[in-house]
Amino acid sequence: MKRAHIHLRDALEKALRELGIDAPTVTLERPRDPAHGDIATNAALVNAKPLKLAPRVLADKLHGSLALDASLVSCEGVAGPGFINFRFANDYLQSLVALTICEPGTFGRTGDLSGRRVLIEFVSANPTGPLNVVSARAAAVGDSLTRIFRELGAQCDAEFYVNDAGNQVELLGQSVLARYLTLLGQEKEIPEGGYYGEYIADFAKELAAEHGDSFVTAESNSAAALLGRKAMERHIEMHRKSLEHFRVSMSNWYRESALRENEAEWQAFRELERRGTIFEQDGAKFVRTSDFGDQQDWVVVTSQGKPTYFLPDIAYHWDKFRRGYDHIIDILGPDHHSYLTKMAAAMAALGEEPKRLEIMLLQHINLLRDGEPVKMSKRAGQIVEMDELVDEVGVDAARYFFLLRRTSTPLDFDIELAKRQSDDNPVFYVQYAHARIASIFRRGQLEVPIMAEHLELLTHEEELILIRRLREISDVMLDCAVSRDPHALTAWLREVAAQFHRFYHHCRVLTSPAELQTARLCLCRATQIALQRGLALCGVHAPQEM
RNA sequence: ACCCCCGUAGCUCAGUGGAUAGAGCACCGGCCUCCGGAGCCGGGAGCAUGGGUUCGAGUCCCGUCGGGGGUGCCA
Repeated sequence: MKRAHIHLRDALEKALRELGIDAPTVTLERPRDPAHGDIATNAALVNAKPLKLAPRVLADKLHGSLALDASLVSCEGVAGPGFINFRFANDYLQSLVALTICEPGTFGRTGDLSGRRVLIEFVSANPTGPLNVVSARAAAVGDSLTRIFRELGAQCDAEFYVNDAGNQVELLGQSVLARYLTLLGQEKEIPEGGYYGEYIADFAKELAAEHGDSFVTAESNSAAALLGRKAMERHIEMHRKSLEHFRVSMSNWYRESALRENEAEWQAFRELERRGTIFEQDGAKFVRTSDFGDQQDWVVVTSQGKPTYFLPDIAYHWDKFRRGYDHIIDILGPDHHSYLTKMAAAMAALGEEPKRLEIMLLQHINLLRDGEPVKMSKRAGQIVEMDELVDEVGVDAARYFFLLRRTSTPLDFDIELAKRQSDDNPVFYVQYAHARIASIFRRGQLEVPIMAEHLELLTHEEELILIRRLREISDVMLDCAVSRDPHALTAWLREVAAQFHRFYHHCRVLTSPAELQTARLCLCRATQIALQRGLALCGVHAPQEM
């Protein structure tokens, strides 16, 4: 898909070598202004100094000595301080349409990240209640990133870390037990730090209906432990269903309880101890993270001899390192901001390369209704559930909206806008373009083209601009992968849709002469494939009609 | 006090160290004998601030001001 770039880079390197540069580095960039062509290079500016030439002079020399294949790119000349500009040949652009419709599966594929192993952990909500809208944003971003990495050829796993061990199981159990006993006429308080959500009471009602008073007679602590595990499994199942409905599929559900069964947290502790990074103070065991770049040291074992949450987390991340991933990405909420230096320091203390761990802080979301802040929850305003939002606006709009902003920016999510069936709704604007193409085929009672014919007739400016847009998907995907942020994809989709509408307005399809009609139908088909691909990476459907 | 994120058009936001900083919304004006007007065409203004790095800074570094978030022997 990128042969014009490869050809051009080879030609520039060859020309520079002939001028006496031993190891030329050539960077190709896309000019901001389309009038400057499709590709620009600053090769003359960068290499002018060692050759003791003025940049413009070197640019002219290069310009004169380049051997370019005119069916791919041509040189537009030297501009500005010494940029050399190039333009794609129409032949090349037309060949991209042919490739797209003949082999749709290859569209946008470059294999840029093939062989790379990536792990993305996201959502990882505590199984003590339903998923909220913050998890929903994480789910949308994490899943789209996973899809993008895979599309680029990386082997990418999506992982949910289930905190199904430790203190909270017990607290959850006691909360359920309290609700349950209250239902059966015994006064019982929810413990300090327990869970008050209505879903706890719902669960208690089900227990009472199903099992009567059989948990009343049991010894209180063991009943709480049992109910805690039951409630937790129920929440994990709810999370799984919510995510599945949201079109998110995890490669692994990694359970903390499994980790603890192997005593992995103690293995990690002994390794830290062996490396001399553990010290004791006031009866508690600290890891000396301050030796590895953190601001402070952290407790890993309390004076009661129990591990803090940090120790199993260390063990978990250590396990990720030992599973051999090149990039270990955590998507966390903004409140986990101390986690990066902390965990990176812990990994360094274990002798791992901390740079392999990347922690992305996903900013929070503000729900709005026609511009006014809302609390959506039916449950006393405590939490805003993911399922409520998705039920109201639909999976397509929810997923797309979550990708509209950079992850480092808080997101205003306007529920009414997401539901609106009009062109100011960005997801509708893009889906409409796809449906409109489908309707052209329906209206003309035409088969969707699978063969490229008469593409040399695609010479209208709007046609060529559209093809240029489609071509950009490879660059956009790589940009998303490198920045660990899929938001550029939605911008690209909007551009493709907008350019398709311009093409549609200026270039008649069905009423054109037969050969031109065939060519334009091919372009419509290529656009349709591009929109499908881009929307699929967002986890959004491409409808045939709306 | 310290740490992190963010200050770009009226609003919401894009902008891999490159050329005249871009979109969407909102606002105003055009376009339906025409494949879906859920569309198209046209119209304005802006990099918080002071230094530094260099051929070149919205972008990188330091400071200041302003907004947000974080800093448990909780998870």
